Amino acid sequence: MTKYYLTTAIDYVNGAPHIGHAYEKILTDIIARHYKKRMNDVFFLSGTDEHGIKIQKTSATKGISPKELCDENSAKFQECWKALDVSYNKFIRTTDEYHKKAVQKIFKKLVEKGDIYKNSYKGLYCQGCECFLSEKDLTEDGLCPNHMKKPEEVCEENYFFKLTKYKDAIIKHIKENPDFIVPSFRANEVLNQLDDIQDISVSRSISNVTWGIPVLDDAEQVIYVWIDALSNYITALGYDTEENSEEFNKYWPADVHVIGKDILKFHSIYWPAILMALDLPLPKHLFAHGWITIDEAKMSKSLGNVIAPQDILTNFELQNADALRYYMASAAPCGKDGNYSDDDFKEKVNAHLANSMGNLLNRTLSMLVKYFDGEVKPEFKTDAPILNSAKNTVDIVKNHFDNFEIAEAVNAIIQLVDTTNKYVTDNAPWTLAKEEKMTECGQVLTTVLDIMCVIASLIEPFCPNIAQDMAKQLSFNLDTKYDDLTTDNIKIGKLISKEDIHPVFLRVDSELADKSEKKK
RNA sequence: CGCGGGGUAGAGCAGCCUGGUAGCUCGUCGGGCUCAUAACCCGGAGGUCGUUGGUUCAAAUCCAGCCCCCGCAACCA
Repeated sequence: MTKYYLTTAIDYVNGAPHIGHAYEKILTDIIARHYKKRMNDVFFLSGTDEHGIKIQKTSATKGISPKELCDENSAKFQECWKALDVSYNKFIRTTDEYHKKAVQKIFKKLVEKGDIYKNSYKGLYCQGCECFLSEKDLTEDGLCPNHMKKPEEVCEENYFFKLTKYKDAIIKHIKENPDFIVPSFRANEVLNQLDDIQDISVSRSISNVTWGIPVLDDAEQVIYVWIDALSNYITALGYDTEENSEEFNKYWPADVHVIGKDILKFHSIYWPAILMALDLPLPKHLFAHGWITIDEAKMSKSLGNVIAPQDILTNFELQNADALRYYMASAAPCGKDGNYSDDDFKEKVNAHLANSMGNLLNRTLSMLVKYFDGEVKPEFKTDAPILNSAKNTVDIVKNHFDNFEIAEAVNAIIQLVDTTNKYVTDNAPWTLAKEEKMTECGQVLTTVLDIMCVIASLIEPFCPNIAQDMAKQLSFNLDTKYDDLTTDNIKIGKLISKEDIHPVFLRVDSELADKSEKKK
């Protein structure tokens, strides 16, 4: 019995999803679909983070209730993930009743344990921002940089979590588990941040924030984001401080939390500390991905270069998200930033999906029909050396996934495609046919088709629709697990007839690109 | 000395940890092939690997200094 539990970060629903949110969901979905081909039981969690002052403020501006705003925006995220074929098993909202109840119990347990204590917090409060600012945040004149007003010194009673109590244990864990934080170069950053860590405030006074989960037995305080949001990873599985659900026992600890590099600190320091306080095991890996820039510039609301994922699909008139998923997956090496540009998207997707991979299948099937009426004969099966390359590629891809090297994995697949294209040209089955070396010709074609099945299987996590289409034309069962995957996949007999051969991915047309240019 | 990332062919990147003929994708030029989605295959051109110095038989790779770019600290994954 093997299981794999993975999560995305939960997105804050103060706006609509953009390509940065999408990047993370696509990466995680690809990882999930990959492990579904290796494990018996994969559980993939995503969701939305819905409490806090910003939601409260935005909803007030719009004249609707916070819950209405959350419902509206959370729906947008879910619709977007559907359009991108993100196949999560569960979608948690932090406003879900079961989550709120569980969070309250977690909070209470930590209070009883003595890991959460009440203390007064003295700080500089900006009325404009409706939050506390640190000295560092202020301008030289001691003003709030947003509102250019002097913040007032306010004393507030809050609950604090004893983060410092777990500091040494966390440092130890990071040092003893070099693959806990991926990529590893981020581990040093975290260790630096751990140096001057303080206990963290885990509640807010309702005089400042009302949109949050109330602290049990204290009507004056709501639970702040740390315990509310981070706990989603366990509450979604039915975690309860008294009696755990079957799902929780089965899936926890998580195999990986996929997160953005900006929230690594919370996941590598705060979250492990909370788990330690709850006497729960820590997640096996934290995969901190980089950011997607747009035409080399950082995406931001103020720059106005925020791109919605669906806009890319619409602009290029794409039937499904496969091309975008492919592009996103190959956009950046493990953990680094990647860039999106319309030109690059078009270029890469055309070259790899249409010209290399799609065309390879197309040309091979066409020849099989042309020379053999689509029939594979028993004597066409061989043990050509190139079949070993295909088998090796499976191991290479698996290995990359184990290290969360998604772009590297996709490159390995395309490399196999290129090698196979070269194999076709080198062996020139059309020449063999002319020379009436029909068995040899059939052997070359069958070898390629057997490899195409492997390629379809490997590309499926990235491009599920294209892979389905490939598998259909190859009469190959895509559900085959990687451990059961061989290089003898094509069945003997009639495989396909002419009218069933069609391109699995059409080139993104340059005219369409011009169209999208005009839309701007 | 705030923290972090980076400067390698026209563009985008890998290689750096574990020194030893500089590699990939796209583009470009020339050729081949004709099975295929104007696609596929081969070859060429194009780089003093930011800069200065050091260690070494040998440095893109290790060490030190300097220059430049970009993120974070402020909406924002």
